[in-house]
Amino acid sequence: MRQIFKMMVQAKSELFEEILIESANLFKALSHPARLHILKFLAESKSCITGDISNELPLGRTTVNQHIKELKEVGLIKGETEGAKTKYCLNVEKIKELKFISQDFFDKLNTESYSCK
Amino acid sequence: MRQIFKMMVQAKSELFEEILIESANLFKALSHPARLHILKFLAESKSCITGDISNELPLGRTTVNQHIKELKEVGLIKGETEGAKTKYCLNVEKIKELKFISQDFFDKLNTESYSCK
DNA sequence: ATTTAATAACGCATATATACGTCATTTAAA
DNA sequence: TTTAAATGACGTATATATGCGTTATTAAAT
Repeated sequence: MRQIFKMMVQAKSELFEEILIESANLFKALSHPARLHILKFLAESKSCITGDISNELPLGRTTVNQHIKELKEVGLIKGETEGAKTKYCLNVEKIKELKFISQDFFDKLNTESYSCK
Repeated sequence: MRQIFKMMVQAKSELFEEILIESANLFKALSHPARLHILKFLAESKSCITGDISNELPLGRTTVNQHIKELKEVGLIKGETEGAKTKYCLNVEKIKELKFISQDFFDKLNTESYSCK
């Protein structure tokens, strides 16, 4: 009789401004060192990487694949199947969008004229 | 006899480069729209805010305090007790550090010479 | 001194993240 | 064509995050 009010206890994230939700999602993709490592590794390679990236990280293969999947879902990397192997790439467009969105947020965090007495 | 190998299943984060761990921690603080909203609100106020910030967000007071606590723990904001109320401020130094670290990471994500064939 | 208002501290329920093992699938190699 | 290697899909255990109610705690107001 009164437990209907207990429905949807969580998932209030969508009550915020769209841009904040999108920004938070991008930052979330960057919130684990493994994912930063993967992005950095792909960037330093300067090209697509075929084969098992998990050798590069101190984590098991399936765990690394899990992180790769998250990066793919948020769009920061692409993964193309090439025969038995998979070719991983940075999604240059999305990386640029990430930089733009994050720069935009940091601009709003302007502390030049901030006075804290 | 063999479950000792099941100890420490998690918490492998500290196996990564220190800078990646620190960066990931900062990004994690930005991984929820409520925390972005709080930071933005404090920045736009251009000064310290005394009183209940939760009016500003579509979340309950205790939940907002939880997010504030996280921002405080990572150092991005400061909270000084002023009598019964609390004065909240951006930690300008830490904000600058965040900008620097994130800029540093994005620089490493240079896609200018990235070739994906 | 007692009440009241503002916060912090604590605890709880649910949701999501982390880490990895196992199995299925897909394709190159033998 | 069978085998082996690479990878994705799925399941599971644990940890952490999210959201909020309830209970201290603290200091201002009466």
